Amino acid sequence: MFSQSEENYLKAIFHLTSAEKSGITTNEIAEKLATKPSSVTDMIQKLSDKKVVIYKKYYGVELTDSGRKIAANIVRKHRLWEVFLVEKLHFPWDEVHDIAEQLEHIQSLKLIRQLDQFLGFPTQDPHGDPIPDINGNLKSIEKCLLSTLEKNESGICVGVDDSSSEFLKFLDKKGITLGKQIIVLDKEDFDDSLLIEIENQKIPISKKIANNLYIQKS
Amino acid sequence: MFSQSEENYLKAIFHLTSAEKSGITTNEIAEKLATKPSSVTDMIQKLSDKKVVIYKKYYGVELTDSGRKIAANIVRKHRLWEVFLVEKLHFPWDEVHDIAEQLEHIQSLKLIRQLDQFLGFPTQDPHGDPIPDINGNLKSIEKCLLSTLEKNESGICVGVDDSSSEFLKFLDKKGITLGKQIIVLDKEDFDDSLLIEIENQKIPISKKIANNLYIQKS
DNA sequence: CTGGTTATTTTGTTTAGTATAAATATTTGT
DNA sequence: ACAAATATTTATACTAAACAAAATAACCAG
Repeated sequence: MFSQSEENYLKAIFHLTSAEKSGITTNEIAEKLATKPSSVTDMIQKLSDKKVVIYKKYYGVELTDSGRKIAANIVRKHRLWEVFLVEKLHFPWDEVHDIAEQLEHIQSLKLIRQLDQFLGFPTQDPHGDPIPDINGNLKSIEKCLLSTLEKNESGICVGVDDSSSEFLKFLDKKGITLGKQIIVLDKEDFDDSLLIEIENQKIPISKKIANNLYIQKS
Repeated sequence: MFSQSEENYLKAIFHLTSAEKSGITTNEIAEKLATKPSSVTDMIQKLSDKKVVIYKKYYGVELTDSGRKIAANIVRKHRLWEVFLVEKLHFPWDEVHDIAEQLEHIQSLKLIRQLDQFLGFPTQDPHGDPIPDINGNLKSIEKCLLSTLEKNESGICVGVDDSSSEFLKFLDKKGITLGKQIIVLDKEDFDDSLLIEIENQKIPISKKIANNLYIQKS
């Protein structure tokens, strides 16, 4: 069994791990969890004792198979609860993160199995992030940042990178929601800003926004 | 804000408080929470500092208005989650307690408001216990133990006293569920056992069982 | 390859939360 | 009023988590 804090460290390492990178550094974790490097080393050693991470001093840390499975399961719980909150309890998508952050630590295999079924076995959370399956496998869809599209390219809005409340509220205000078709009408070389069309509305998009919105090209 | 442990103490005092009794003793709490009296005194003093209980040394403790409200809210959360687990996730009624014990500590007013609405504002949990309203008020229905019924009296099964898994499984096996009509066909003076009829089935009931099943007379 | 810089780990403390045994004090029942 | 039951105090212990400062290792520029 793992404490909430241990679970949070596992989750942080999981999120910092991408296809290419394997050794996650102490400082990266410290920054992600808003804590100090010395605290991270402490916890990493504890997790290493518990065989959920492989730790090479000064070189970084990575999840073991069992650690990855545990971490993926926490992410799975988080995202399933987010779906529940949005689809069943009608929460706006910018309010669900903090509550899911608590709910993800509830211990009960059966609970998540039943919840998954109740929700109709969703594959993505309300922000477009993939939900790991029961074995911790995660299949992500083909997607790219809006900022990488060229003039006259188009696609479907499938996810967000930054899921801060401010950014999500901004998207709501502009009528940009997942699943909608987007066309890049124009791209400004000077500041990389875009003019897009969505549901017959023309909307100017700054570089910063375009860097946080995922598109599946079509 | 209260720690889970503090919340559990508040809940224990709430449950031990009945209409008549006001001073809950240290030992009662210690037994309920499976801890030692000295630990209870410690915590009681902490809760007293936080103004959620009134504590008179050697005389016992009782909830303040604000303490009662907090405790009732935890019970409210617990019971709403139980309803969710049984009605939406199809858990059997004997499996929900432990999970609700975790879920009751999730902090979010809006979550419970939305959950309540989603469930259709239920007034009772799956064991027939009343769900406190949003202000912490609890209206219990008129009910009595099956063991207090006389021969030829009848009523509707409305709740259980003991909600251990074993007892609930026993009721399932006998087909005794909340809402069903029960008639006392015979009462044995010798051992206080009963013969009841439920849905045209005659079932013998021991004193112990009859002491744990609530009936609303009709 | 060397010295300085940066990143990381170690060490020693700190804090919060919870719990306990043993000693002491209070209340209760007779 | 006294013994028995109950409750509190005191002094301690343990766990989990975090951090600052000091020590150490790795990296990099010249």
